[in-house]
Amino acid sequence: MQPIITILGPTACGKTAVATRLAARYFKGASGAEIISADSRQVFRGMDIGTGKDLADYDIATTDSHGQRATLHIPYHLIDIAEAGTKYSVFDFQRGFTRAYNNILTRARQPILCGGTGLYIESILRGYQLAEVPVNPELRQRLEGKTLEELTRLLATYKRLHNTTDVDTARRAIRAIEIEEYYSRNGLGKTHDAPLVESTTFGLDIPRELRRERISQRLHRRLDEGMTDEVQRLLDSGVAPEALISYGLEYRYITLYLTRQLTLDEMTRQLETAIHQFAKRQMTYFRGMERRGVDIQWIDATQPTEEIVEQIIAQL
RNA sequence: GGUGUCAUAGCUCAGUUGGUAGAGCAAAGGACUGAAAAUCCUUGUGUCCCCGGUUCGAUUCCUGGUGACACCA
Repeated sequence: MQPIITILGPTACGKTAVATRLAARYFKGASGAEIISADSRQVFRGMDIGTGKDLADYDIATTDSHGQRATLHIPYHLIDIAEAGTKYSVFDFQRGFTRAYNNILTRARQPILCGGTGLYIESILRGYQLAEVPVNPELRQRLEGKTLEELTRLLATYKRLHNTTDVDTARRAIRAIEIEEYYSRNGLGKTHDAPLVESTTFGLDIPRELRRERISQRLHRRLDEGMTDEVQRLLDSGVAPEALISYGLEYRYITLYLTRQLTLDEMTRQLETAIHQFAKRQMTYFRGMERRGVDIQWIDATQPTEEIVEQIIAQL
C-alpha cells in the first residue's frame, strides 16, 4: 500500500502553499504528486472566498530545461464536489478519499493529504470503520420531540456509548440511534473498506500571536474582496440561510448580517473571535490525535515555504 | 467656571446596610467516529482611581485631588 504524506495545521498557517510546492517537486524526475484536500467546507461549490480555496496556489510557475516558462498545474481532489446547502459527512469524505487515492495510484503518483479538518484526517490515519447508513424517516419521526435524556437512555440500550458528542444534542443523539439501529439489523456488513494507509504526517506550527494576527488581516482582506457578496449570491441562488448558518464562521456570521440579525460591526467582530477560537480548537484536536497515536512531526510555519518543503523532504 | 453622576477583571457592568468581591463576553485548557468551520465541557483572571480621615477593620462612609460624562453658565 502506497504511503501518503499528510500536511495539517490550523487555519491561516499556509498549508496549501506548502502542499502544492511539495507536490511540484514530484514532477521533477518522478511521475508527480496530487493533493487530496481534507477540508469539510472546501468541498462545496460557490463557497470560495469564505473557505479560502486559494485555487491559484495549485498553479505553479516553473521553467523547463530549455529555460521556457510554464505553468504546472497540481491536480487536486475533493474540492468543489458538493452543492452548497447540502450535507457532507466523514463517511462521504472517507469514500471520496478512497476513490481519489486509488485514482492517483493508477498514475503512479504520490498522494498528499492536506487540510485542517482533524476528524477527516483522523478517519483516514486511524482507519475508521463506517458503514453507509441511510436516513430512517420512520425512526426519526418516532424520536422527534423526545428529550435529550430520553434519547441518551435509548442510545445506551444499544450498548455503545463510546463517545460523548453523541449525546451533546438531540440531533446528534437521534443520528447515533439511527446508526445503532442500522447496525443492530444489518451488522457492520456494508462497512466502507477504507484502505488503512501509512502516512508521514507533518503539522505546521505557528505561534499563537502571529496566528491571530494573520487571521485578522486575512478576514479584513476577504471582506474587501467581496466575501459578503459571495454569501449574498448563495442566498440568491436559493441556499437556505439555516444551511449557511450551520456551516459556521464566515457563512454563519455573514448570513446573520445579511438577514439583519447582526450589524456590520457586530458581524466583523464576532466573526473574528470565532475564527480565533476555531484555530485554537483545531490545535486541540491535533494534540488529541497525537495522544490517540497519530505521530505528527511539527514544523515551524514562520519559515519561508521553500524552507519548509526542504525540511519535509529531508524527513521523508 | 458652577452643579450633579460615575470611576470595580482585558471589555461591558453588578455588588458589598463597613469584615478585601461576581456575571456576561473575551482568554486559557479539554472532549470529539456520520453537519466537525459543527457541537459540547472545565478554569482563572482584581493596588475595587489616588492622598488623607473616621473605624478594631474602608472597595464600601467623609474631606480633598484626578479623570469621564451630563446639565447649567
